[in-house]
Amino acid sequence: MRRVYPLQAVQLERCAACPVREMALFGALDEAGLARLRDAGSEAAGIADRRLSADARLYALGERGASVYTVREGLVRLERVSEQGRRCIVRVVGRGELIGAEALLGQAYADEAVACTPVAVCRIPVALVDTLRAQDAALQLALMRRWQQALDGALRWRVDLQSGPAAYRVLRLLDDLGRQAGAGMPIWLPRREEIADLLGMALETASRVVSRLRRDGVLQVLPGRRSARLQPQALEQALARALGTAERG
Amino acid sequence: MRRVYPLQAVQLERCAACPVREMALFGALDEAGLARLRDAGSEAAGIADRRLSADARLYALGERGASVYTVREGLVRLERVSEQGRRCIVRVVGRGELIGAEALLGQAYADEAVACTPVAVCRIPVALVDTLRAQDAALQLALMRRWQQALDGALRWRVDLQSGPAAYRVLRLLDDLGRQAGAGMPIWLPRREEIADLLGMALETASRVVSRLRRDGVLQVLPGRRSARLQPQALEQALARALGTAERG
DNA sequence: CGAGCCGTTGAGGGGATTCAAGCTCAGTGG
DNA sequence: CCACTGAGCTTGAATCCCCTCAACGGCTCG
Repeated sequence: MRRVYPLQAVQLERCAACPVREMALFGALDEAGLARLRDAGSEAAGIADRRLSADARLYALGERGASVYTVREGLVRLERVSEQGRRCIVRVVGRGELIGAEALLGQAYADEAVACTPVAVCRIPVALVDTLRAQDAALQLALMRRWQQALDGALRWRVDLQSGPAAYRVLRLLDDLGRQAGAGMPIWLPRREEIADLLGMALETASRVVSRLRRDGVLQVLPGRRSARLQPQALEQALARALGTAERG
Repeated sequence: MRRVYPLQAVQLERCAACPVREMALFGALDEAGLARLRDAGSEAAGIADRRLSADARLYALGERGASVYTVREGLVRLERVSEQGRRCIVRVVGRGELIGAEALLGQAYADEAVACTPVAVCRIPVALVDTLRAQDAALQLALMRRWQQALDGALRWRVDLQSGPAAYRVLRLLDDLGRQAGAGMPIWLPRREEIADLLGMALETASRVVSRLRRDGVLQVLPGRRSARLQPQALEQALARALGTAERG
């Protein structure tokens, strides 16, 4: 029969055994750090698993949250609305990434976080991070690293996915999604409207491009339409072609 | 006759009197913090003013620098090159902003920093920031705030300036530059090629749009071609017009 | 005064958007 | 079990905005 632990000890045990601990925020904590996590007492109980189904919202733009989140499983997209009223998906984050960090500064969330696929996140109270941050330099460093990672990711995304011909951009997106999913694994296939908001193009354009890629064997839509299988070499060829025509200019 | 201070004391005096101290990184330091800045000793001497003329490079992409920079005067642009080989200006930063923060993590600079106008920056050694960071929670917080500011700025830039009709984007850019310069002040007027790289359009398109704005009285190019005067109400009208046509869709 | 950079303007073509039907498919209720 | 329904997807046709190519003009500087 299993021994019954107090709530925070159970959570500590879970954190120590977390499959994404290496990549996640508290991965920076060594044994001593984890001990401090335990000593943080009742606050540690604030760490919670949370599961979302696809299209469910994790937090809303403007919401004054008291938590940050580490993605444990699945993909989460961050959306904003431009001044012209157009929806933009500014990032898609996966396993191990930290979102909602603006809450650490007492700021409202700067964008809308929505699950792309079924998602599991780890909800971490700001107060807990603050406590540990004061004591643990490694956590401090890890936080800075996350922030830089987010900034760099956002800029790379913008530079590579927001310019060039439509076909090229879609291919780059698929390539990214493929890398995120792991070689050979089915990828998350966004709705056409989502692709459009991701890449800054019209819904119909996204549809045309995807249809053509399917005909060319780059892509194979799986039942349910929300996932697909990629043909790596066909994708690479198509990318080279698209880049070739783009480079002419 | 002025008294002669040891080098670091001179710098400390300068920092305490810095006109951008409130906005800049060390603005977070209180008197005790500034005292610690002095105690950091010889390292404090590492803080240095640096002046650049327009188009001079502050640091290069891939360079392993040991400093971060606070912009004291002028505008600095951060450039990257997309996979297709196209140059992209990902941010334009002004007075009080911190750049090159990736150096704090031991990483190479992630982009190219180039002066848009004559520029004055404050060069701060990473070692100094590390030392003070360990002792001063306020500085720590200020750093996090900078990072978040950079992330948010980059995303807002992308969302508002990278989509919509060309005319609309140029107007938004001018509006931004006008705000940065202050009402009534002449703005930095980028070269046409720079506008193109900033907004993701062709050089000729940028030229056409600017020419038309000049004819419409939104913009008045000043001698030297590198600065201009804005007509706020004409700009606002033009923005409303452009947004009106954009909203149809 | 010629060279060269930068900006302007025109003509032509092409890729993307828009508008407008159909179509597919999963889920629902009879 | 199956028609029904509606959301999402596809496709066509027309249009338009922007890109490309190209030539020219103005200004600065050697």
